[in-house]
Amino acid sequence: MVKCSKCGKVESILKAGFLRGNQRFYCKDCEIHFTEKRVDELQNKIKKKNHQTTIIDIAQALGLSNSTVSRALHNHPEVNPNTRKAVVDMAAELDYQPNLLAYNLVKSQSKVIGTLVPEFYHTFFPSVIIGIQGVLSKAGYNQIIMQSDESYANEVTNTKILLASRIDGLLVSLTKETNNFEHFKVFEKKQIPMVFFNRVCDEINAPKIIVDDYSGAFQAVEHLISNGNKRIAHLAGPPNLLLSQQRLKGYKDALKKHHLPIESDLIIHSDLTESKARIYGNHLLELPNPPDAIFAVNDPSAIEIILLARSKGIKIPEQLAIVGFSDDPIAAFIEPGLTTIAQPTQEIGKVAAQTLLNSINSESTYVDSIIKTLDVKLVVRGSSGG
Amino acid sequence: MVKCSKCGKVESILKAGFLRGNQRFYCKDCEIHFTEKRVDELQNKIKKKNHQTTIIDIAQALGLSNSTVSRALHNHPEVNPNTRKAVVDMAAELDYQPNLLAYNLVKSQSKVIGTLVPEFYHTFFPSVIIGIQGVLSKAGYNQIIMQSDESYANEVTNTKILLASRIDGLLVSLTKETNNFEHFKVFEKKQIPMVFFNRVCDEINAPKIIVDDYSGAFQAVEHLISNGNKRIAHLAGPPNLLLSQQRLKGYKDALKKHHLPIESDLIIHSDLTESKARIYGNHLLELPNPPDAIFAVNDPSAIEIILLARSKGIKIPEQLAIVGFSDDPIAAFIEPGLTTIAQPTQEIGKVAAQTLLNSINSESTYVDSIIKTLDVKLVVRGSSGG
DNA sequence: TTGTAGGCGTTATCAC
DNA sequence: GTGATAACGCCTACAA
Repeated sequence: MVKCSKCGKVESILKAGFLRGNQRFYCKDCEIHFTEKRVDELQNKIKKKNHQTTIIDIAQALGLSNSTVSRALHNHPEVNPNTRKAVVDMAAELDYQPNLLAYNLVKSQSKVIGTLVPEFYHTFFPSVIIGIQGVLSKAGYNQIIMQSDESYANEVTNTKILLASRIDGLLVSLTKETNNFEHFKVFEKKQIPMVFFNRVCDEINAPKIIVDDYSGAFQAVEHLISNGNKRIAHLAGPPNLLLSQQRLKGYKDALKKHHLPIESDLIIHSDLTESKARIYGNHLLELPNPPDAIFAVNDPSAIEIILLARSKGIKIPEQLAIVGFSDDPIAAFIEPGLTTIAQPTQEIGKVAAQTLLNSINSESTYVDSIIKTLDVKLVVRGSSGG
Repeated sequence: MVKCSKCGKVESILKAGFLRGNQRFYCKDCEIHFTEKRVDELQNKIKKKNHQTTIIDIAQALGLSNSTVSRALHNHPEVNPNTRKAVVDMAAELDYQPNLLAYNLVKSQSKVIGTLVPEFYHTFFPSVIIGIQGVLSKAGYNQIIMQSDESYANEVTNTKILLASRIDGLLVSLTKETNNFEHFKVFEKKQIPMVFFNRVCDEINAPKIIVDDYSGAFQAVEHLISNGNKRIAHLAGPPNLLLSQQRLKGYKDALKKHHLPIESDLIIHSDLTESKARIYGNHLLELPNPPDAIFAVNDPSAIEIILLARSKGIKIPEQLAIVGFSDDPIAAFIEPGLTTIAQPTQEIGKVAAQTLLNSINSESTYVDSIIKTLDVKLVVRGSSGG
């Protein structure tokens, strides 16, 4: 029934596969390929307003097969240079952009890694993300960034979305209220590599990137002690975070080393936010026998305490010395400057990303739950008496 | 398809409810019940080590067709409640997560929007992104965030990646060196909605979200004038950015209104970075007849000038008044506090995202190149004399 | 060197 | 209500 588009013969026609739903034919006599265009198909194409040009469009335009076009586009060795040139030119002419969705479906990968952070408000996580981005984009990966707004429920939801997006790997820093880790177990089961950073946990078997919280806290407190402070309070973080635990431990050990008593009244667990820091800071300062120094779990809290003390007319550092943790940009600008522990934020991102890429590219299923600890540094400013 | 487990016949089989999520069958001839346990399913799963469970796994486990499973999972009305329950249960048991890659391929959408920003270093863009994220995630969209590091070449590359990722829409803030806009024309051609924000251009026909740069600058300069300053310099932004142009215009018009001369020596184009601000700021302060006030194009630059003046022993605001633009968090903490123009950063993100979603969901191809201008507010602090 | 055909995981359109 | 089967755009043995 089908006639050759050139000679018009019916008997010399062979079927030759499909091209975009159209039957493709080959005329033995004329030695040409052609497709029988279903009318509705054509209309379809016109109807679809934003038609993205595909490999098949290029193939049709050139009378080639889609496989050849695919090969040409991927610098496959065994393809005629002329063919390749024709394909590449036509691709450019038609504004062809490969459809990563389809590509990734076939490859069952996405070249996307998910980054899940608790918040975006302070400068810390954006900075880490810069580090991540640098490493990732160099390796041809994209990043889907999600923030949980410090809510466990959001974290679980985000985790589901990331899973559905078929990310190739996951970088996580936990919410401060995360105590259940089932939503990460799924990644373990599906063998999707994860790396935890900053806010990590013991429950999941994955590499963890942290800074030396213990040492930082120890240095901070020892610095206060060497400046003559004797009643040093600690505004601690949420107890479930390893980071809080380590900083608390460093605090206690520094006191012990210098034979200062550990008073439970002077240790108070906050939640990393400014508002809580204000409340608990106030509590500490209103104590009958108030501390002469406060080591705060992070800079935003420390800064809040500076403001609080200032409003109460308490002199810093004479009446109250303050040390924070993280070297927030504001620490350098507030008056007096905030003594703090500097951590390599971008470096954390870089190391985390690199570690993740390594385990994505490694053949072995074995995950070693190694903990990489980056160094921190005491930065002395006015708030601790210099 | 299902054979009796005893006689092996196919034609005598009836379905007989569900047992522990498995389809139960009844053989009319043998008069026995049985459930189909899938052997090949198990083998299949073992073969691929990190096999993600698919709709077909569920279908096989239950002796259903993939279409039915698909329908059950999507709350399609015409599906037996029992079937649905069985499917949902089995999905949970097998840790099924839909493959968005495949879903999107068939839907030819990605539910991902791309956000392209010049930098991540200052607090501005992260803050905008928080706003974007809120709106987007509420609408079921993900965000791929890319930063160009102020490089035109990176911007072009990122644009290609985003295109290949088949994003449903694009949010852009231009690099300060972007003067050619061909890479955005492709989006126009492919009818992928775009919205520009903050750093926008005239060349592309798309909605633009900006703040009232003109008014902000005008207010800033008028404020300085009302405080008695007479020689007000302007550390301007890169001339190609609309933002710079508008702020410059506001500056000039305020001077004109108050009959102050516009001196070209006092207008100097910088590039928004701290390092250039330091160089050009120094130039201004070393002028034979130096300015008594500086209006800087952004806060980081203004802050740099405060530091510079401080190091030179110049008194702020007595000898030099300074006003910035953007109300960076540091502005409130530096001594003296920086008078600046507050802009609603998160709001910019929200409006941009909402505008983009609107044009994604609108049927019409017509893009109106509307400019939405958000209000700014003068925040007076010590650096301008209060 | 190029083409064929099957598959990646979904949804949609038919049938039954 | 449910089941085949054809898309979606691409890759890749295996053929030719």
